[in-house]
Formats: sequence, structure tokens, C-alpha cells
Amino acid sequence: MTQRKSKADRRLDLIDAAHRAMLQHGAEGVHLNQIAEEAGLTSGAVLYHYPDLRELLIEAQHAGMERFYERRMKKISGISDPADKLVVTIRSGLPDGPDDAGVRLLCELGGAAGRNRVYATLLTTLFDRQVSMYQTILETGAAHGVFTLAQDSETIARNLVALEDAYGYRIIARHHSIDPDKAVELILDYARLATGNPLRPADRR
Amino acid sequence: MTQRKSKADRRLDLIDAAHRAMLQHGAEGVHLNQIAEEAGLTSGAVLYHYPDLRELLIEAQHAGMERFYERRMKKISGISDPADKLVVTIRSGLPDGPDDAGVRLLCELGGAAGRNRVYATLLTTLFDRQVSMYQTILETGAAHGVFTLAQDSETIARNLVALEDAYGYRIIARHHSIDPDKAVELILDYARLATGNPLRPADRR
DNA sequence: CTCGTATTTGAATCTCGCTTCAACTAGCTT
DNA sequence: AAGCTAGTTGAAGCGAGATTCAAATACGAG
Repeated sequence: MTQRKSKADRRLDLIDAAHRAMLQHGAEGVHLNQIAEEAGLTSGAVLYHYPDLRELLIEAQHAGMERFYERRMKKISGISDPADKLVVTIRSGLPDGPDDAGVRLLCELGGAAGRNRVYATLLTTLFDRQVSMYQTILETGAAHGVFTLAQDSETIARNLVALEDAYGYRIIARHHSIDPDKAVELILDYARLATGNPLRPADRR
Repeated sequence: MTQRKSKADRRLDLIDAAHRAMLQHGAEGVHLNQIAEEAGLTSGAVLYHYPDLRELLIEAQHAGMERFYERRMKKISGISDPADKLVVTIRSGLPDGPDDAGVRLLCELGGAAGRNRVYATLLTTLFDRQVSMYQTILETGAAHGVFTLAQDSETIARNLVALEDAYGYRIIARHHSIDPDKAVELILDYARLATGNPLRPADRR
């Protein structure tokens, strides 16, 4: 028998297992047994902890989203120069490559959101949080005189997040000429117009 | 018995039925019986025409994509002024609302593309075609002196398509403050910076 | 009008995943 | 070390959907 665990620990394992299973089989196409297998358990054990599988899936999506957001915040937390900060933020919103797990999962959700209100809400909330994040950077830069905003900060922030999202999809779909570096360049091209700052792409981060 | 049809006619019916069924149940979650019902046939008849269901689904996606693109081209075909043309093109790339069938289906595909090469290729191709479409408009406008491009046309075109895509997802997910009109405004805000043209939003089209 | 064939049906069968639950056991408590 | 409890298993039963196929039938050709 697999090693026994406390309820709380096992639930964390299961959220992780569900995360992995969804990546392989789709957010909606994933099966109970696939999750059980990822967790090294039987289907019965999974049901013991999550009688309603949908609940587990939602928690897994939520956790993935949270992790994605936290990782970004952490990456940019140490940077004080607004221009550097903006560049790094843009990079951190893009997948590392076509197999980036975090972003893959977010993309999965995009389609499902049209049919599933919970997923729609999750994505919408994430979008808005990212917009706020960018807005703060933009406003700070403007206050320091580093940025001269060509539009109001909400507009720029929304467009930046939108560009990030869209190029994320392109990268996941393996577009032949749009890789993470290229995507950063494209988004920076907009950011330069909007902030009036030459924004040098940070060398690797 | 349902009226009989030639092989070719029936296949067209089935593609249409599959299209409708996918909208209701998801591109990947759709079932054979649901397609059969949409077509007014039994599952056996569907399999007679498409022994491999995946093939039907791919053809249906392909057809949906083609229809989406053709509709756009038709809407903008009569317009000669580049500025008007650009505005109408932007609008035509967005869903009418959260229930817009064509765009819903495209969004479905986004997530699946990470796991399915065929879908990835379809989406990538569509993206590139849309980029070309915008590039032509931009270049024409520049040649007429109506636009003063702040960046090369490919960069602008890619960013425009990306913005369209991303706001399409937001609209489908029922973002509370981003509806089609708002999305047009946001995209136009970028387009103005990039083209140096004041681009009035066309009143309803 | 009749034959021949392509299309469609409907029922039988198969498959697979979900659900349930009694039995088992690891690890804590006292 | 004996008992208790919570976590886990494995097997049985169920149901939904896919698949198969012989029989039925619509339609065109001759």
C-alpha cells in the first residue's frame, strides 16, 4: 500500500496530481483514474478525499493560477527601476517555451470558460489582478518621470496583459517564428510607444 | 427514415452538425450521439461517413475557421479608405458577444492546441493569415500617406491580431467591463499610436 | 417496373470509467 | 501491546457511449 498521509497532505498531493493529469489530458477531458495514477493511488482513495471530482479540478486550477501569479510577483519584487521592472514583468508573463506547465494549464481554461462560469471567473480575476500589477508599475514610473504615458494607465495595462495572453497561446501552439524572445520584443514595441521609454530587453532573466 | 442524401451532401451536413454540437459540448467533450442528433441521424450513419470521428471534428473546425475568415474579408471588401477599413477589420475580429458561435469555437481550440498538433497548426495558420490581412491594410494606408507607421507593419499587424485574440477570450469569459465596444476602443488606442491616425470608431457595423 | 446498390436503422455487444462498499492496515493513543 | 480510527484497497455493479452488423429501405440505372 502506498504510504499513508494526513488528510491535508494528501489533498495537496492530489491537487498536484490533478494539475499534472490535466496538462496531459486536458482540463475537461481528464479522468479520475488518470489523476489517481499520477498520485500513486487508486480511484477510491481519490474519491475519499474529493467525493466531487469537479471540486478537485477547480482547486487544482486555482492553485496553478495562484502559483503562476506568485512566481511573477516574486521575480519582480526586488527590482526598483520601473523600466527594468516593466521588462521583467512582461517576460515573466510569457511561457518559457511550448511545454511550460503553468501557462499550458491557463490556456486549457480559456476555451472551457465559455461554458463554465467558475473557470470564467477564475480567468477574469487573474486578468484583472495582472492589470492592476501593470498599472502600479506604470503609475510609479510616471511619478518618477521615467515614463510618459501616452494613454491612461488602465488602457496600457490591459493591452499589455492582453498581448501577453495572446502570445502565450501562440508559443504554446508552437508558432514557428514567435518564441518567448520574439514575443517580448513585440510587446516591448507597444510598451515603448505607450511609455515613451526605450525599454531595453533585460539580458536573460 | 430521414431523407437520404449523397455522400458529399451528407458530409457537409455532418460538418455543420459537428460544428453545432462542439459549440454546446466543447471541442473535445463532444459525443458521437450529440453530433448524430444535431444531424437528425443515428450514430451508425455518422460512422458510415466518418469511421474516424476525429477526422470529422477536424474538418468541422477547419470549416468554422474558414467561415470566420471569409466573413471578415467580406465585411471589409467594400471599404476603400484605409482608416475605415482598419476600424472595421478590428471590429470584425471580435465576437459579437459572449455567445458568438464562431469565436467560441476558436477559443475552444486554444487550449487543445497545446496537446494536439493539428489544432495547433490550424490556429497558427489562421493567425498568420490575419497578420497578412492587417499588414496589407497598413501598407496601403502608409502608401496613401494616411498612416505614419511607428513600427514595421508586421509588428503592428501581429500586435493587432494578438489584441483581438486576447479580448475575444475576455468577452467569451464575460468580463464585466470589457464588451465588444470597449475592446474595440482598447485596440484602437494602440492602433492610433502605431499609425498616427486618429481612427474614429465606425458607428455600428 | 425491377434490380442493384448506397445509405440508414436499430439492436446487440463491447468497453471503459464512475461509484460503492466491505475488508484491510498503518499509525496513533493510552 | 492492544484498540481505535482514518486512509486505502480491490472487486463488484452500473451506466453511458462506442462499435458492429444484419436487416430494411430509398433511390437511381437500365
